[in-house]
Amino acid sequence: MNKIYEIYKQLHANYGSQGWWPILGYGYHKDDYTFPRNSDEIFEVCLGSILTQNTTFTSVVKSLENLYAKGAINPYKIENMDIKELKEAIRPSGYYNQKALYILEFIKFYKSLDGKTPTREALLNIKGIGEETADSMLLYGYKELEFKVDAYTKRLLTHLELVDERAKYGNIKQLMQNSLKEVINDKENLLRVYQEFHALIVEHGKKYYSKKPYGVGCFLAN
DNA sequence: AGCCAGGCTACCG
DNA sequence: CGGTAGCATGGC
Repeated sequence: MNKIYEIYKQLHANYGSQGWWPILGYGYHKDDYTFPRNSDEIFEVCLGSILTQNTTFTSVVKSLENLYAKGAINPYKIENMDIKELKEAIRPSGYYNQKALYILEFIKFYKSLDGKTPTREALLNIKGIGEETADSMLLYGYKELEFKVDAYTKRLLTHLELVDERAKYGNIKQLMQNSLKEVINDKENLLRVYQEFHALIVEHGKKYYSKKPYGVGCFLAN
């Protein structure tokens, strides 16, 4: 038992399973870790990972539904779509000019994969895909053991004085992964905890780490 | 009305 | 390197 795992246990005890990543038609799927179940759903997770950059997932759902209505949760459909139509479809989730280009860049790469799992390094070479988006795709889309770190994660760990202010993405990711690997041995359980933990941090972060001063009322301070 | 959202790139010193 | 403006809509 270490502090990181204790935080996980407390968050899970308080909020329960979150069931990330939500899939169109199913939404959140608590305690069902079979998702994504096919390449269409994997692609949907990748799209969502780009679209959710600095926005709320409710906005992302609107964009995804717009695409779905056009039968366009599909790489070939999207790349053959008029780019203005693509931008209009993803408009609800903001930064639509940038994100449209990011999606097209990703699709070029995605097709070259031919169904295989991308490497993290290759994802990071795509314009518009940074560390968090790459880990999002790998963890929730491809079921790889890549912990996803976001702004809430850093705020939380900083507030609990488990990391330094100037800790970088990779530092925090390693802390999370090393701590969890210490106490969980089999890959399936580890994957579930990676997926749930990040979701739980977001749930907790929305409550206590959205506005300054961060951490007021946070029950993890012990 | 203003701040924040499940970030990333480009550019600056 | 680290720091920051710009990107944009939607919700509260």
